[in-house]
Amino acid sequence: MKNPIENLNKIFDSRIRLGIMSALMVNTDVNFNELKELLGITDGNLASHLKTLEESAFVKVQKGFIGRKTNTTYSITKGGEKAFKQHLEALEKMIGSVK
Amino acid sequence: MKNPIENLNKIFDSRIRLGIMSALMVNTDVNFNELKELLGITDGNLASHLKTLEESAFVKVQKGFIGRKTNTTYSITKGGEKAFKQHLEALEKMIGSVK
DNA sequence: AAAAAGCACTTTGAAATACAAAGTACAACA
DNA sequence: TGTTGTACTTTGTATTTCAAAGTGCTTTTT
Repeated sequence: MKNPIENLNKIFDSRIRLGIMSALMVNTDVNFNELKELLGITDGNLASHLKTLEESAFVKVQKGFIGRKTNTTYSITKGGEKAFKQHLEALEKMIGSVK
Repeated sequence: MKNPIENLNKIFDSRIRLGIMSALMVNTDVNFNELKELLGITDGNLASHLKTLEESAFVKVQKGFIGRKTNTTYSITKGGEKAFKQHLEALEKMIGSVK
């Protein structure tokens, strides 16, 4: 048997970062409050996980306005997409070997 | 959109516990040293993750001998199988929504 | 018989991570 | 002017992770 977890990315061990990434894979741009509601976490907690993902260059930020309100949206980077897909493939492999 | 992570089990956030569970799903009995080598971790680390899984009643222990050497094997419980399958389904759903 | 090695842990301690809550900055609105 | 909303940052605590060392028991080696 082979190590079933060696290809998993440590960054995505966190359920919250996993959630952020899937949201951003499905929707090209998601704003801060949408993410916050979707995941049901506090803003501080969300901000810090987003920071981790930004520092890994998996996620990027766009600052703008809706009307006159500030609106910060997040989207996935090329590298983030690649890393996340690899992670999902590793998960699928693991799931496949189990079923 | 729905929260993609709400059905994930916190116990399985850990890559190592994930690895232990998949190993035990595929192989009915796995001994301590096999697990240790498979996952490439120290014995203390493995023991503590196994303890967490035992305390959740997801894994059970059998102590025996191979010849005259002690041999401890681990296997998954009914409850562990159920919980792990639910977790995998939640992962699959998440992956499905992404792909 | 004594020493060394193997197995399966437990304990210890340090580092990293997670998270809530409170605080901050800035613009808009009343 | 004061309050609200957005998007944070800071702070402090709790939890988790993990390696390393230590333990107890047994077998093997010398």
